[in-house]
Amino acid sequence: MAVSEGLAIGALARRTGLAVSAIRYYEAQGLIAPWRNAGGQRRYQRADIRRLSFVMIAQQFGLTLPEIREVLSGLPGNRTPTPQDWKDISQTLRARLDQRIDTLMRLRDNLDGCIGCGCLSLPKCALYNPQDRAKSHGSGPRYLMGDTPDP
Amino acid sequence: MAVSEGLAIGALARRTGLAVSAIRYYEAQGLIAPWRNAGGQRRYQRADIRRLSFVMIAQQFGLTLPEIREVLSGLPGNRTPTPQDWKDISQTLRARLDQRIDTLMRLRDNLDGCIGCGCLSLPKCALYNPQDRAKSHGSGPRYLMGDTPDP
DNA sequence: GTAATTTCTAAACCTAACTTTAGGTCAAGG
DNA sequence: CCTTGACCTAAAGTTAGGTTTAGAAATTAC
Repeated sequence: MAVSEGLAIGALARRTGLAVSAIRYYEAQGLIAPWRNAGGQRRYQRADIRRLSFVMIAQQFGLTLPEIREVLSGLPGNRTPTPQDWKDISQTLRARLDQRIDTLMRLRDNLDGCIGCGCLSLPKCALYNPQDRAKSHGSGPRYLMGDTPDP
Repeated sequence: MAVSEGLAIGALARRTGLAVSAIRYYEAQGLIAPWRNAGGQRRYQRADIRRLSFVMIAQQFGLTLPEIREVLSGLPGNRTPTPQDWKDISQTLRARLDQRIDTLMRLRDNLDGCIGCGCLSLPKCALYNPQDRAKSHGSGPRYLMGDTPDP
């Protein structure tokens, strides 16, 4: 019943809704860094609940784990992040989200006219601008609309 | 040089920008159904260019291949689809897209307040409504926010 | 008619983000 | 003390959406 010995991984899992295996995986990916107790078990700060929550939100926005690690590196390492710290790094998400929404809205505006007309035979169609593709799939096709090596 | 012997797979690949291997893969997934010539090679209709283009657009909207197959099943099987046919099934995409945009905009509107405040400790936070998650990753976590088996 | 392309199939490989499994250790309760 | 449940590591398996490879057969080009 000591007051400050940290959370065990199972407790953190219950608090965040993540699987224990996912939390260990995130550690392997450098997203979270627990310490170990005398017996070698992982122990977490309560601030790590918020950290993992942030990871989950960022994932909803389509960030990859390496990208999230990058964003999280903006947090102060020497102290527990304050609400303002979180607010600051959330600006990065905000910008990405805005861009994604813009892209989707542009796609939507083009959809009706484009599907029905002759331009669907590529590549002049406005839907086929590879520059601002939604990039919603982490993995996927290597050759897609303009990515072909073009010999 | 016959006029109506159909497109070879390489020609279709050049027309659509897809890799030959991707087209074969789509066939395996039931998205396209070529016939075979005397030598056993795949031959495609010119309407299949449009079909594959539709597949590519739908993917940008975040549909999985099974979902796209489902949508395509709304096309007439007995004749070449008309522009109106395409327009009709594009309504399905349109609806999905609208929903996705709504979700993202709601997320955006909640982001600033939510990251900074105390609600990030789940699960009452508005960002954690599993019902209308963006679902932007085809593969990924099986256990995420509300999906836990809850024994 | 022969050489160079294409195409064929089947199976293996790839990435991201995890989960599952196997075999063992730690911690807490009675 | 002993059992039960939580935790440990390492390695293998999973899914989506393809690509790559290998060896053979068909087409096209000259």
